[in-house]
Amino acid sequence: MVTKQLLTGLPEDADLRRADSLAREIFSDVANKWALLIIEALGEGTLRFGELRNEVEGVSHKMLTQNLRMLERNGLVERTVHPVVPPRVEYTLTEPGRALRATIDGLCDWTHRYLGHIETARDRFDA
Amino acid sequence: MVTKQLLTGLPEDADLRRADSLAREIFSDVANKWALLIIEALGEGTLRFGELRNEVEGVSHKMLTQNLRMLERNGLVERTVHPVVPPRVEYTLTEPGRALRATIDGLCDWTHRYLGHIETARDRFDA
DNA sequence: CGGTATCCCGGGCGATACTG
DNA sequence: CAGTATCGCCCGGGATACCG
Repeated sequence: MVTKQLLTGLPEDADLRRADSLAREIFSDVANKWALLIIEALGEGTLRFGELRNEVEGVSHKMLTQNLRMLERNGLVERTVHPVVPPRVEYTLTEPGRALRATIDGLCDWTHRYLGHIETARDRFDA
Repeated sequence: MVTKQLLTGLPEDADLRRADSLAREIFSDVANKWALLIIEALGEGTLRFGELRNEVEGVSHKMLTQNLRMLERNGLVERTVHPVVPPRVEYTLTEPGRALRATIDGLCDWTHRYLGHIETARDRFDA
């Protein structure tokens, strides 16, 4: 107990705790419906804001910008502005973003594979 | 256009749209912070409600029950009640749940691998 | 100990309007 | 076309209290 308290004060532990809280923060950012759908929509290509708005069904203007800023801040998407009128802004995944997309693909595969299981489980539960 | 409208009316298409909306629904259920953390906490083992509460840091009583019900409904966790006093309720992942956990592990790996990238990206962005 | 119900506040999110 | 700002509603979710 006392030992633990002492250890807690050491720099290494402080770093570990900081890394953990950062990991949780990133996890919270990324583990949300819109972020995942946006990343999945971007895929390997490049999309404009409006195109993205069409691809990600049901997303509002606000949520789209908000999540795009967040993804940009975390370095998962790159935002390039073409200085023309009307404005042309394109979004594309960075390397970390593409790596994340690979794991999300796994999630999508899982969803489709177990669609049947889940539907019957629901029917059973709702009865 | 007209053709598309006609096709839209065909049973196959109706099924496809139903499957899609179901997939999106499942995606919304699963792509949320607490659900993912709970599944990750369960891992290969079996945990009681209280243990789960301790494992998943920061989760409230309400969110835990709510998400456990949702996961149970979708057939991802199994809930076994031991008829004793005080009550003993245990949760464990089903096979679909374990499959999902495998993909979440990928997400966790990703988080830790790119922790550094992300931190520097943030610093750059915030400047 | 685990679950359900109730209350209530803060913030998420949609809608709208305005700039460049 | 893309972004920002403002307003307002609704509901997510925390706190609390009470059952089995």
